[in-house]
Amino acid sequence: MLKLSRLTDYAAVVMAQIARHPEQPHAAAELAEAVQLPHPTVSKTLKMLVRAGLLESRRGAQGGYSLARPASRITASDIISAIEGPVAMTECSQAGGDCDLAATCGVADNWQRVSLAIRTLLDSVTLAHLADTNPIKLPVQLPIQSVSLAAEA
Amino acid sequence: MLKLSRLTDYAAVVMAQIARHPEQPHAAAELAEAVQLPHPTVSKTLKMLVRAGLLESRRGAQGGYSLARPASRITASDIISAIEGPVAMTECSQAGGDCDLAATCGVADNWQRVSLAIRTLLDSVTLAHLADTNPIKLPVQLPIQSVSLAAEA
DNA sequence: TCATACAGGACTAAACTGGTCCCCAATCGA
DNA sequence: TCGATTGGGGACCAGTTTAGTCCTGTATGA
Repeated sequence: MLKLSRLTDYAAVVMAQIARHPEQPHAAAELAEAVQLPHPTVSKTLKMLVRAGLLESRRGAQGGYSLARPASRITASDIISAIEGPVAMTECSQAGGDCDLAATCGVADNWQRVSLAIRTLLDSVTLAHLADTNPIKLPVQLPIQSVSLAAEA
Repeated sequence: MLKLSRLTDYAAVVMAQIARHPEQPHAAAELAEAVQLPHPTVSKTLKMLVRAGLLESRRGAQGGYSLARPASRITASDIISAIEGPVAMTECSQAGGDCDLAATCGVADNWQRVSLAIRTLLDSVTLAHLADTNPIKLPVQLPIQSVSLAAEA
């Protein structure tokens, strides 16, 4: 499936919700209500996003969460790695991967290139894109035109 | 992490191994030995690949597994979906996805586009590429140059 | 000073994954 | 025709991960 975890999915939805009303801070309870998910779970997700530096929090009355920087400068990659750790398809495509089968494997190198291409793609999708309720329409071309599988420069 | 399951990883390694010697059939035991993985696990993986139509098997003495079609016509997508099911980042980016939060979600549509872009990318990587022990070198450009996030034609 | 709201972490239940094992069916060669 | 070889199918188990809950503490602001 190559699937995102459910938490990551929630994170994206919640972030998008905040991005659509970036002025005031949003309480966890309010967000949970808005996206129709259980409060404690949303809360947990929000904490992770804060720790990753994507959100800022303010305690106390009138507190809540707000974006740490403009939605156009938060990428899909950022959100995914905030919840799941670095984007990597295989153990060995992570920095410091420790696959002891590297010798017999023979595909590691090429998987890493594929991984890199996907990461590049996810880097080019911003929260602003995701939050846009008018889905990106046909003639629009995001800057993903040239993801090559060539070795990293 | 956006990680592949370990089984999928094995599948790729095993497929690559077969692709490098496509003439004769390969017994499960032999492949397990070659890639240094437990026999029953490799066997399980091979069965899945047969069921997905990527490998053909012959029983009996001198039997074994061989590619169902040339390595250049088997894609990374094929291998991944053989083991994990269709490539999709979220529940709702699958055909027939049944996310009851679609109404409040607001990002589904855009995730689907991202999913599609990744699928396109994985479609363009073939087993022949993966199996090549000389990693794809710099000036080589696979046909991934224009993955756009635009709606599907 | 009190209600609000986040912080941190312990804990649990359920699901998934990886891996093993066993018995059956097909094929080939002696 | 028999037996060795090799894949097919499925049951089963254990370890890990994931999702979700709950509780206690702490900062903020009216």
